[in-house]
Amino acid sequence: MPYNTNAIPRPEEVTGTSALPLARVKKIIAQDEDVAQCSNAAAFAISIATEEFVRYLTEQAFNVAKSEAKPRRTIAYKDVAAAVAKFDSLQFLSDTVPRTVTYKQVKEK
Amino acid sequence: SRLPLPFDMTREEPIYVNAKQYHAILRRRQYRARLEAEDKLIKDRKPYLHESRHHHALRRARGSGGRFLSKNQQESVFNDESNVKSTAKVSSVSDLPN
Amino acid sequence: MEAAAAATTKVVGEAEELPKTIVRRVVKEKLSRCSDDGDVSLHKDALLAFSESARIFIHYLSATANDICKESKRQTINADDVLKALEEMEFPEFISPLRKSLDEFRKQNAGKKERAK
DNA sequence: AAAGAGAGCGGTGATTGGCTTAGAA
DNA sequence: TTCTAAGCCAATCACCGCTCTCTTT
Repeated sequence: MPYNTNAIPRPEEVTGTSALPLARVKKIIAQDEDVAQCSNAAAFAISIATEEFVRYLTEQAFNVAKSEAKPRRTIAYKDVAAAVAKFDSLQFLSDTVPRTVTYKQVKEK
Repeated sequence: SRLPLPFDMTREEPIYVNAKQYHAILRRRQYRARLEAEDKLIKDRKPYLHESRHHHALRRARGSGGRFLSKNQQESVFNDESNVKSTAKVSSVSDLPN
Repeated sequence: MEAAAAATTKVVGEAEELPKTIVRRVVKEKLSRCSDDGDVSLHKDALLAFSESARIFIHYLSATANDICKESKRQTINADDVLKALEEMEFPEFISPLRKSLDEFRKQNAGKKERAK
């Protein structure tokens, strides 16, 4: 092994395991009373899809920060909010990550 | 913009499911997901779904690490423990009504 | 004054969230792949937004998959329900990589079952 | 006649909790 | 560092998918 291909920025590995804790994901799924049962494969699929979704949202937030007048190297809340506002497929987050946040909301967390 | 989605079957006419209806369903689902996020749809969750399975889990033989034990493993433990303590651990007849 | 009150255990259920360390790891990993030099940092509030968004996404995806499942008159959500849900939710680009992960997941599970014979 | 509803059945994997310790905080 | 909670194990049984009967069109 002449070169270290195992550098920290891991490429895209298909390990068959989820970065997110499967038990927690299953718990969140089970919060929905309408869900009777969920197969392990389905729970794993949701876990992987969520992982993928976080990467997608990250990339869009990064693009916002980068394409700013003065490109920033720190991702801020407003970048995520802007990304959410930009795409129709992210509309389901419009209440979760609103562009305008009241002072009170910021304070009480 | 696509997809046949058999939902409102009250129509007897040719079911050309349009994007409007399609997205209405999506909006409905988003709304529900959002409600859950706000913990408004989440009532008191049962700790378990089926009484019988809960009972089954409590009755099952476990190893010292709390893991479930298979039938063959149970017998091994029985033989091993039999001269140390008579009815110590891995018994299946010990408790619980119902 | 302790046994009588055991009738109703009303723990309202603490808003179940994902571990921040894990979400941060996934986000920062992606960021380092986006940026060509140096590392991009992540504001605390942004991390919170990512974490909450992930939680909502799980609810959204599982609720949609559950509807698809129920339409087929079944009680148990399966992997196909999830794949179809992603299609309907307009995230078709997740489907192909997810199929690969599922194959690996099933492969490992099949191996586990035989080892436990 | 075909199409649909529904009961019956064999095969099967989701459900399930106590303990350890990985790893989140 | 402290200490929470994820993962591990496999027997039962509710569920899936299928066939077969019976009703509706």
